[in-house]
Amino acid sequence: MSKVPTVYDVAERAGVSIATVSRVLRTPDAVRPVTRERVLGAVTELGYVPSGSARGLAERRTGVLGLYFPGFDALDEAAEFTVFTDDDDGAAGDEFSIVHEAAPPEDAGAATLFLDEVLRGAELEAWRRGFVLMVGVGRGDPATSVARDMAGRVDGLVVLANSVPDDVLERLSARIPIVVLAGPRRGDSNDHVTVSNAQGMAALTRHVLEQTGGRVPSYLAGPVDSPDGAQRWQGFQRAIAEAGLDLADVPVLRGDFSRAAGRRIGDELVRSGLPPALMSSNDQMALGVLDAFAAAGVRVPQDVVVTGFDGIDAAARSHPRLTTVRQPMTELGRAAIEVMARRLDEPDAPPMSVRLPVEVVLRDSSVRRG
Amino acid sequence: MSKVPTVYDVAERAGVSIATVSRVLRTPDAVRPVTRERVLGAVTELGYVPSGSARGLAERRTGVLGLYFPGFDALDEAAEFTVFTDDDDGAAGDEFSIVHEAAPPEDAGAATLFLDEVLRGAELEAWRRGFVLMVGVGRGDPATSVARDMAGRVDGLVVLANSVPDDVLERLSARIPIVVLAGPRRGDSNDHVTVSNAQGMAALTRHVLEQTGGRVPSYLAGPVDSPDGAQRWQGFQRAIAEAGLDLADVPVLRGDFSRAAGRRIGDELVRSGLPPALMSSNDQMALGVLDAFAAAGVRVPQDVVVTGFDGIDAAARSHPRLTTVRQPMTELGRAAIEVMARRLDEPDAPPMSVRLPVEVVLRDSSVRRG
DNA sequence: CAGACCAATGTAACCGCATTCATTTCCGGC
DNA sequence: GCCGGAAATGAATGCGGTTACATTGGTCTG
Repeated sequence: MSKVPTVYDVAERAGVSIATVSRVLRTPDAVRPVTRERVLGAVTELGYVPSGSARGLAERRTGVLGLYFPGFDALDEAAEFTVFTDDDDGAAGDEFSIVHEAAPPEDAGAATLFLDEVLRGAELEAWRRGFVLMVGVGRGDPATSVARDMAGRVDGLVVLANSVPDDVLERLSARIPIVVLAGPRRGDSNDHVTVSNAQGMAALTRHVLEQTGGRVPSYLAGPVDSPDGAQRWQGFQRAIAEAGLDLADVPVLRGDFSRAAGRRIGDELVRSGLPPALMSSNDQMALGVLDAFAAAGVRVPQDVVVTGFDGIDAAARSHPRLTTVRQPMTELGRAAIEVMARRLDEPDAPPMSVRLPVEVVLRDSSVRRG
Repeated sequence: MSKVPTVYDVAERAGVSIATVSRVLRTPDAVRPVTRERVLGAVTELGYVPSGSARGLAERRTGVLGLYFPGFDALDEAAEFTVFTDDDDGAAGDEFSIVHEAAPPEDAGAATLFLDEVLRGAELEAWRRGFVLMVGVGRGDPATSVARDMAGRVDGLVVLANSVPDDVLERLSARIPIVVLAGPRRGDSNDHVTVSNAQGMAALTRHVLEQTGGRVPSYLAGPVDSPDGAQRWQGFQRAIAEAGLDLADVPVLRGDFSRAAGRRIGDELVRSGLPPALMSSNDQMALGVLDAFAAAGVRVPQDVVVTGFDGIDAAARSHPRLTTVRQPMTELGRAAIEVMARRLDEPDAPPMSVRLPVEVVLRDSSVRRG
């Protein structure tokens, strides 16, 4: 590691100029096979790896795309561990601990899982297109600084809706293209990737009405400030209206998207009386409702139809299995990168949007048989 | 987006030299408050964001750490979608589809989830230390090229064991520090982060022997070439020997770490006769075994004790809930970054290793009550 | 065989920032 | 009001590549 080799070293060793070395690496056909081999030999011998910084500076592009997410839930302090060198074998200290785990853990990280999938889709697509992905996660206020930090290093930035203040976003988009993920289409000039929240919820609502003979379902809404929640509510609204029902007859409950909230509301419903169907605006709450119903001996879907929204993994494994609308999470990430790629190709094209289709997944919690 | 502002633009606008601009951004205290304000004003007005490439080149460090994983399972071709501009509202095309999902999906991506968690830990720690994280995923042969590609852009690279051929690794480590994750300690000069596989399995084995009154358990091994598998086997071996039992008496079965394999082996055991306990070298297989046992009406843990290893989420939700050894996945990522940070601080320190403790999680599948 | 062209290679000018070293400004003490 | 030293600022250089342009050496053509 004494000295990292540069083009100059390679050039000297191969007896050519640095321009030729550069050509061998970037446009191999432009150089005579003999010379090419000679240069490649020198590259191998020296273990030369081109500096991304220098290349990025010269080319005026980095080949890196950024993905910026709002924070994971802040984790606790780092567990301490001991570092040891390879002589010592580090035998000291606890190697394990034993825990009796009585109750199943509350499942917490739905949002996290969502992001993991998006990330995976983005990574895949980025790779296919020859980009590298840089991930940034915001934490509280310095979010802004992280985003700016990334902005200087990437050719384009994919931002999850609401993870960056609008004004910051605007400034960044003056420097590099921005693709906004999963947010509502705004009047801004950024590109957007969204999902068919409203359409999916409308389709699901029609299905539910069919199952309950057109009786008015209850609706379990999320936080008022959730754009996704708002779109889903719109879809619901539309389907209700189209069915000739009166929206005013719909009991609307409100939760915070958490499983606990669902449980609480489920308990309340058991006490106050069950609707023919309960349509939740996300899976977590629906699962909580199922918890409560199961505990109270309420039969789903016979006594009440229950549906969710999102398509998280746990929904496929609940008892009964939860009917839901699956968001194309991986696809979201992928589409974001694709849109970004187009934007980079054509910087001056008008703002683009992509709306991804959702999948209404009918499962036991909503399907009444024979 | 006509022209991206640079230090020069900022300097001109603020009526100072570029050196001063640079100082304002890097060592604010070195410049008089009045000037500082003037410069910052210009920065804001111009929407200046420093170029990561230029900075990286000048500073000879990028502030980026790389995380290199072996490939996700190759995903299928991209789903197509339509891009529309903001004028048109893209109403055409399917907005959703409806699916009847009869059976619960096979759960596939355990390895993937593992990586997600590691990534999260790494991201967190990287952020705390002021680094940005670049993720790269290898796919098949070009894996090498991705890794090299990253090597030119980062200050240090964390690679998952076996994801990069040894010779490539060696060349890369000549350029930047490498931290090997979750692999066995080799004779190389890289830094390592590992998990107490053997110690965890030994502790778990002692627990099982206790539950079964010292009767010899069966062991369900994984693929022969899995280093983790080997370490776990060693721990098992040791515990058996220490209990005064004869290893030759232990029936050893072999699977491929998949749930299907576990199911197959479970079926076989039902037919051929149950051992007092079955210790699997990973969770997936253990879950498969539970599937088979449940289908056959075998009671766990009364008829047979079953244990896994890894601590995947599904293990906490199985019926009965699976006793296992939890790997500190998030911690692994975090530790890797921490080791990397130390290495960057002290490039010439001797090779470091960290071995993280595991957690033996006792659940219903192994605990026989009064 | 000279002139024209083309392919292969070399030369040198950036790319945008950090930083060293020289220069200027500021301030307190007399 | 002047002087000396510290603080603030500016000029110039290097980081490691890419690439436009110049140069060289051949090959082809008439």
